Amino acid sequence: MLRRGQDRSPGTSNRPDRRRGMPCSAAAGGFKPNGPAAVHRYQGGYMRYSEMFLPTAREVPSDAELISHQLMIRAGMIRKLAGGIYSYLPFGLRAIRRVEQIVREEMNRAGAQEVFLPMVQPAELWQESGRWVHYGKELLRFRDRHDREFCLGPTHEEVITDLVRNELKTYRQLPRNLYQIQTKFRDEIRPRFGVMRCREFGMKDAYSFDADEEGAENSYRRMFEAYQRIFTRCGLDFRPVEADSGSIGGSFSHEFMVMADSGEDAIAFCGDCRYAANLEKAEVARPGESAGEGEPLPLREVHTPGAKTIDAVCAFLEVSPSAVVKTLIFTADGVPVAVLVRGDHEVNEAKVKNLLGCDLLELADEAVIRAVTGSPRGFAGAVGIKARVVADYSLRGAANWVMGANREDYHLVNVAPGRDFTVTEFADLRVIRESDPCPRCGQRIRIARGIEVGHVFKLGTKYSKAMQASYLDRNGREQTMIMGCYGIGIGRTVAAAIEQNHDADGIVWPLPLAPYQAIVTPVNVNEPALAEAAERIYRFLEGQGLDVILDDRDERAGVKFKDADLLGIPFRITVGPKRLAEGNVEIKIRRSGEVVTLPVDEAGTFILARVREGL
RNA sequence: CGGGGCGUAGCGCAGCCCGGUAGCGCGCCUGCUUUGGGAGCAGGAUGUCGCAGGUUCAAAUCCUGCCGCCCCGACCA
Repeated sequence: MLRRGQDRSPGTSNRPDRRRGMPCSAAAGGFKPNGPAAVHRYQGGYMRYSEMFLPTAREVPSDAELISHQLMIRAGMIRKLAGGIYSYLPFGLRAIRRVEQIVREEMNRAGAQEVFLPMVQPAELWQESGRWVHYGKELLRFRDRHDREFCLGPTHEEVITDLVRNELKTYRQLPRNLYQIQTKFRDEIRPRFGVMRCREFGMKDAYSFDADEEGAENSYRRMFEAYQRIFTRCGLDFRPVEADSGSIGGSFSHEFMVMADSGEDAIAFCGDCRYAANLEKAEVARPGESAGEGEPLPLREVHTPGAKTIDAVCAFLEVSPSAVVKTLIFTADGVPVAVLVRGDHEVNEAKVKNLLGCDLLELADEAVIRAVTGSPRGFAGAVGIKARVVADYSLRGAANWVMGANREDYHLVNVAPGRDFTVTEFADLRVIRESDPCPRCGQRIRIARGIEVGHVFKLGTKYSKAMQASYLDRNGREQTMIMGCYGIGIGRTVAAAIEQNHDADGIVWPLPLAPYQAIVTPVNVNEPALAEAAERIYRFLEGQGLDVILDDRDERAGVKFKDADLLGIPFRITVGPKRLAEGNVEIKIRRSGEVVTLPVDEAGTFILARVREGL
């Protein structure tokens, strides 16, 4: 029940009454947050620390693994509501808004137009694209009161394609690029790392529609360039890497990776040239060297009791893993296939999948292994196997390999491909390794870890075909639109920025992402002179359009300093008795730790100039 | 879904083996002293011990089931 007398809309409360310990001196300068003097997207709002909802914590909940996750909790940015579902508190939301704003500006600049699509989507659309069946359990499905099926959108290809096919009819209306910043829901099997990998998350997704291949490539390139600008503006150390584009082929998929040891993805890159790809995609240069060289010797079967692993076989026969052939049995859409790589290499399933052109590739179970090899797991080999055999390039031309004998507790030695068994096809099927030669320039490949913050992908006609998004070309003939999709994980970008920008004391925001650019810290609010000087500087900066906090809390200086460091605010203006007696204040730069002493009246302009040059 | 671990005050944890009065640090409240890097002293509040059964005179503790959370493996911004 609403009691009228107490009804109070936000913003009408009597703010000055609620200030404690801060004398209300005349404001220096005008108060025009969004005026022409603004150097930054002013977010406004409560900025007196004593009134803010900014719960910082000295201790971290034990379930936070990543540093960024810990710091986001400690700095009062997020709180967990349920597994993989987080609330953003004001400080965290400000960081999110910074990224969103940069993304918006660059998307708009690249010619994309913002839309806002429903998060709740009808099953029919997904049935049309075929993903109602194929998307799997990550798609959260439910029924409404009329028993109609819906899902929470994990992505919006269906919705956007539906929208576009209804509205765009002719080549004259193409190309178009539409984007939105929306909350997505993916019912992840295992959410983890806080906001880095959660179920509900904010994402910018853009979709381009073109009339022809050339146009689609152009759209792709524009997005690629926009992404470079976005992550550069965010102040991140990132790298675009080639990603596996599945059936579409070509290099029309790039992931934007923020370099971080804590990243979930490994990427291969060349120290010399620009080549960079994720591990799944990274091509392995055709090899020259191989183990097992020399004249083919007679094939021989040896007893290797219990040697079910490469290591065990090597130890038993006293050979190196590179002299052994690893035979893995997969089922490709239900059909068994033997995949051969060297014992010291790893099979790259994505490459196998692309080679075979199958939808589902799985390691075979014990029953299938027995059926095609006639032996239990651990002794598979290609000689006499009842399955198609594909092999990595590294096995070609070389002889005298060690290989499973398809017989329990036995291996073959001196195996020669071609003589002893037939390889259906040689291909690049292994995972690239550190120090492998770069497929482009031949220099050494290095491996590093990264966080995927963005992905650009040429979709082709996958959705437009399934959902009949077509247009009439200039000859009046019906054509299928060519699509691209382009995502950026907003929350993840913030987390990645923290992952890359922190120290023992807390976050060290890159200026463009900082929720506030400056914090004014009077060392003791009970001393009117300090409080007054602080207030003056605070008002000046706010009036100039900066987002700035006045730490007017009646706390000890140490507490305020620790909080300011934890929050990672780029500039701290310390107003203390000793310096103020000389008419000065101190400015501490969070990133460098550098301290500058300046007259009170110059502090504001100093900060302003530094913020200007840093944005 | 398989393997491992954890649920005790807002947060971090002890207590559980060997059943009997629920405890420590931080935070919070009051007072005094302090006031440039998470202050000191004194006093104080806070718990359906994850939930539901069971065993027992008695369960945080032993048993069973369930739920939640975290970590390791197959998916992805």
